[in-house]
Amino acid sequence: MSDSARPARMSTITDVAREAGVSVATVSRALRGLDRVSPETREKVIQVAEELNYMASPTATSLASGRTEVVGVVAPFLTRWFFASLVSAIEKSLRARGHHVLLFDLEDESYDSRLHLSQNLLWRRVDGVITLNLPMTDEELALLDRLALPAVAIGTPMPGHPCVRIDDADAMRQATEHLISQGHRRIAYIGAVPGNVAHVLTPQGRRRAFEETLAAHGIPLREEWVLNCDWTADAAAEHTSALLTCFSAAERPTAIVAASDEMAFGAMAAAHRLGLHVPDDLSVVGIDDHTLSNVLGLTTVRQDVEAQGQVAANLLLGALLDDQPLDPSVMTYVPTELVVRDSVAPPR
Amino acid sequence: MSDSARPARMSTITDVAREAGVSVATVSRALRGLDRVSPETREKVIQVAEELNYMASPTATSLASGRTEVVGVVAPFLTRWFFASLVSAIEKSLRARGHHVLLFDLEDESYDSRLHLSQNLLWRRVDGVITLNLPMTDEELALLDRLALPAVAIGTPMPGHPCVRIDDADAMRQATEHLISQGHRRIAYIGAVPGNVAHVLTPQGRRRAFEETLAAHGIPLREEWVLNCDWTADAAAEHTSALLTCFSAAERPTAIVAASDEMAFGAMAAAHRLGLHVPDDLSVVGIDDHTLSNVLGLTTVRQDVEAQGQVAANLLLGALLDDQPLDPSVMTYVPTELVVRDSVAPPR
DNA sequence: CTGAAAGCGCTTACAG
DNA sequence: CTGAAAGCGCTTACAG
Repeated sequence: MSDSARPARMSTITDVAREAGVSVATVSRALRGLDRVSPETREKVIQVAEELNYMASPTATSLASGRTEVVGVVAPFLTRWFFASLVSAIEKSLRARGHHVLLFDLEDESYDSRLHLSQNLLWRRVDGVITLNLPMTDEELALLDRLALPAVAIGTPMPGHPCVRIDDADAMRQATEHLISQGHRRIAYIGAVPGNVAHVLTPQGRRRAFEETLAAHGIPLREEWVLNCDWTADAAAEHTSALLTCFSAAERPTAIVAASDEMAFGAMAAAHRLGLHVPDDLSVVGIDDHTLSNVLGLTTVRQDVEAQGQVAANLLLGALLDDQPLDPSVMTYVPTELVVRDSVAPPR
Repeated sequence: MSDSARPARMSTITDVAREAGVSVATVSRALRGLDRVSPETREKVIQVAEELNYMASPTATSLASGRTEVVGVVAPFLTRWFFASLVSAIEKSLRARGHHVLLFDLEDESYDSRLHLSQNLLWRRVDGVITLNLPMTDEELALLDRLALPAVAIGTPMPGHPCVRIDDADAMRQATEHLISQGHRRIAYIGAVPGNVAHVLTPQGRRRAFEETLAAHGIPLREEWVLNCDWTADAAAEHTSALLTCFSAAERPTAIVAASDEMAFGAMAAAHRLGLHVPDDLSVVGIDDHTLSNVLGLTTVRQDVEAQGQVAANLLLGALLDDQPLDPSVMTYVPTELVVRDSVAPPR
């Protein structure tokens, strides 16, 4: 039965030193595998440490060494597929090399805003930070700088720090080109975001690429077919539904590209609910390859989220563990690929 | 530009003391709001601290005080809806009261096993732990005890510690009763788990309740209609598909209850793919009320995951902050409710 | 109300 | 190869 009143008494480095008949300095060196320790001494120390179930106190080590072996992972949301997958991959990569993740979920009440990083969240608490698709404010960038924290961005780049991401424009181009190659020219878009939502950038990049791809094929853009959305499936369903009911069958878009798979699910569901058949009445394509995309038969552009998390974690670990300085100009693109399933067909 | 080589030089308590013309002890007291400090002194200290942008080093504070103000959150997976939602809710509740979350994702290569908590993950690193649907091994329980760590469980109970959860049996009963009330008697089940999968318990409880509910209505259990599943939508789709193709239309189950919404999605998709209509050819009900359940029209038993995270976090914070000892016998049930949507209809 | 001092448990020059 | 000592930056009795 745990009892928070009774403090845990575990052995300290002093206990080990006494028991092994050496100084604490020697214990420290022996256990950390530093040289300048005789094999016999080391062996003895290790053995005693094991007997005593000794383990260096991370907090004492931190104070003395200046490193915490924890990295801050900061996200604007957590409950969406992309972010949860990222955190999971990062946590595993870091733990494999003795580091831990302190998690910050900056989600606010509304999609329009988010909380901000502050000194008390990071100062002496983490050795570095990984941002997940988070445009940093100038104040936040200044904070990282002042705290001298190495950082790497995933998704949305962070000025002055390396970044790993997919090529949003390219991914969107693949999605849109796929529709066009099937003969679609009446194509709607869901996932635009109002100008005041400044804490997410992905929407801008993808939308621009959509418009450019249309333009490259001489397809005129229909502003009223570019739908705003907070990137949830529910909102996507609503907006898609509104769009589809606005037009007669002949006037309607024949396809819709969603800037994320979750929105694509919403679009498919909306069509379904209106008695329209996907893909025959409406083709849908997304970006992500969400866990549910396979089962729902969604044609999409896959991004490897796990790989992005691993690359970012290892970049940071290189700086932390191997003194490989981070190159601020690094921009690592993880490739994407079109995954054809059942949600796209030629227009009727 | 961040430069990990240049160490951050921030002011320490000594700087503040010097500047304010008092001792470090006084600074410590003044800033922490302890009594026995004259108003003028306190004011002066606070002012100087602000000027110097001073902030106590958490690692030094930890070493001196013995508390880290971080709690370990440990989950068997992270990328599933239930867990991500829980982590998000917990992080917010903890941060609101000055605590942080150190995240442990114990997911292993296979669904059949998981990694284990060990001393080096927790010792002197966290003040307490919250487990997410995780049956603890005896060794892990002993570890918590040895480290004297207060802990609370969410979902799967943890012997000797309080727990917050839903009533699995009741939730499953609601789901199954709903089907029966609509006239179904040929009901399949998906979400059973082989006996060797010992690190998740929810499947057992739900399955038992399903069988009991059938029995209560005098409906014989068909073993071959109880489907194993690793609780992913993909596997659920496969198994459902196999089941549905095994039988002629007249011999088939008319409904299926899924032990989670993600599996329900799989079941719906499988039916759809076989040309069967949900709910007319096959009714489907789940448990959860996943973010996507609304858009997909799934009838389900809703559980309030956010509430579970908040209750657990506040329970732990009570022990940590207010010295309210944790009562090991506490079992808090968060209510569930049936949410009727479009995936259930009377059998043909 | 305030300060000097010990202590938290390590690491890291510095001697030897 | 090893130890004594200072130092990391706080908190906490203990005096006064």
